[in-house]
Amino acid sequence: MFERLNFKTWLRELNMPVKKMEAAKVPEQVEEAAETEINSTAHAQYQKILTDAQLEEWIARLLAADLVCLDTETTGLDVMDARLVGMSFAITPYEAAYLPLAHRYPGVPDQLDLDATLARLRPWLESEQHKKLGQNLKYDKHIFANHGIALRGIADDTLLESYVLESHKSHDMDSLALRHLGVKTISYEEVAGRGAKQICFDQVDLDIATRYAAEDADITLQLHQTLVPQITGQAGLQHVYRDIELPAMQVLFVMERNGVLLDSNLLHVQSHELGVKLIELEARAHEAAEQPFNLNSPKQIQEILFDKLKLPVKKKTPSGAPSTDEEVLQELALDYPLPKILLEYRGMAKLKSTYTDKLPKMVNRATGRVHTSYAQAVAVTGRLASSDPNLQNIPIRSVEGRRIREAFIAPPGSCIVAADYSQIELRIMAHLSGDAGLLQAFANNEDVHRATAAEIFMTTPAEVTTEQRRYAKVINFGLIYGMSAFGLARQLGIERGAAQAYIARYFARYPGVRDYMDSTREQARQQGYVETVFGRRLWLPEINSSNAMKRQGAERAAINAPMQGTAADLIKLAMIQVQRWLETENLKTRLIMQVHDELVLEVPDDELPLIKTSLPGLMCHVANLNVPLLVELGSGKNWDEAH
DNA sequence: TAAGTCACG
DNA sequence: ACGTACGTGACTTAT
Repeated sequence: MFERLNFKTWLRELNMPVKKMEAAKVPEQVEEAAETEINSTAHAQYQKILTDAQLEEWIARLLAADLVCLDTETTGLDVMDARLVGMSFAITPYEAAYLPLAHRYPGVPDQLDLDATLARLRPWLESEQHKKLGQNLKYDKHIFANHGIALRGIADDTLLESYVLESHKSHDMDSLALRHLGVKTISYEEVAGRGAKQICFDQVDLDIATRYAAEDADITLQLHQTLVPQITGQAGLQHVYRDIELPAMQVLFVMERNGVLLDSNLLHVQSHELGVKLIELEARAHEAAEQPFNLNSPKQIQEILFDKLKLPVKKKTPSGAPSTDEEVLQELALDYPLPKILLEYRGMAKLKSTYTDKLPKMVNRATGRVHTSYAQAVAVTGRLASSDPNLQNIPIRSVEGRRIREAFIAPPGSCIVAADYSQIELRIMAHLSGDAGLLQAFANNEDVHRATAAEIFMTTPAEVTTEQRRYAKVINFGLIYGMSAFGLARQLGIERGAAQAYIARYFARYPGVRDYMDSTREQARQQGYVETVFGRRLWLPEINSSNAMKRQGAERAAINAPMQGTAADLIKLAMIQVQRWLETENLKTRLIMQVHDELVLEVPDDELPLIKTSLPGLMCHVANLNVPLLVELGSGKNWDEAH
């Protein structure tokens, strides 16, 4: 019997704040689900494992099963610290069991002993042969690692299945269950509460916990049975799922676990220096404004600049207020003193609050290192996303910001190696478009921006001026982003007509690129998605929208996605091969960070020569494109020196 | 919780 | 006529 839920109740729940996790829900799902009949798992058979006899019976089933869905319940979301509270299993749909191990509340029934039970389950958990399925098993693998168990035999993951099929949609289990099964699952908030009143899962009543946890395993199994045939039927998706995403997950686990060493003292010193300068700048700003105000408040800055001082409004924010962003302040700084002070203040405040103050607080007490979290199913293009802390946006473009990188260090006897793909997206554009001129430039290992400038300005590479090269570089980047003449004009600070002329000249010289852009847009319109070289798909629901702005946005995304996405595929393949190589060669070198086109490693001094000679070749040869790939490698005592 | 801003590729 | 380069995460203020 299926339970029909009140739709408004359910809507309210969707609007509840989702704890920041992989795959937040988007409002879009609301409408989609409105047409779906909403069911629940109220009829399913969920068992609680409390006795040795019940455990032995389940272990026998686990050992006999071809595939087991596994899920853990824990004390928290910090993967390096969270401890196991219980785990659930499912082998057949509508049947699942919850094994509570560490619930603690007054009157809690006797549970099986945590350590003894883990010891009993260890052979199965660590067996490569016994296949496991789950939703985001990278998380569960961390939890088991915290208890000294190496979870092996990960065969499938519904998070990655959903991501490969529909990267643009949400992948949290509640959304997946609703979208694919028409089932309204019990949310974590329903079980543990929300906000300040949220309780730890070990406080949750055993019956409620069983209902929730067993359902997770059951639903994940059902999702897998629905999703995996949709992947298996399509060679490209199958390749991306089996040969890229699943193995990449294992590498990400290792990298998150490795963490990176920080020189916290150096950051503290920098924080102090920044703090002193910020106080000076604040005083100068108040003086220039002839009144005190909060320099961190765009609203107050806006009032000072545009109401009180009557400076000209250069542009508006999306909500219609006068913008005070960097571009505006730069322009105003040419004529007035205060904007320049604000710019300096903003730059330093950003460095202090986001980096020098925050990073030392993120050092894990147990390991002494910083462990980021890599989200594998967030970026629609196939890229990773790093958070808590984000190690993919550590400053590098400004000299002051670069100093932050001096705090990313190697321990004594080791060094930091950074290996980055040179011009990766432009090389992919050359490959995808097959444009003869662009391919030629890369085949000859030319400076591609210089070569482009020579073509556009009809001169020889040797005679290209610095300014011409800068223009060409902006144009090349613009092409990757699906730019318009307006965008290019703004970026270069020139007339729109002039920008249009440059674009025309570019396409005249690189006709293959123009044809590729046209056919990509057309392909997106026809089939609703575009693909990377390796068959990853990006869907573009708004490509045929009647809203011109939405449609054009989708067109730009369609142009960009194959290039950004192929680059993401390539570096994931590189990570997989590098990690495999490190393991087979028994090296102590560790992968510690990925920044989209760059891998960062911690390398013992005695392995440095080998890494320097082998790593670039390994990374270059992960795929055979029509352009050569080039990897630039640097090393040093810290991340800054390694560039 | 949203808006504005800014760090990265 | 309208807004305008792709993809992310985090901090701060203000509602």
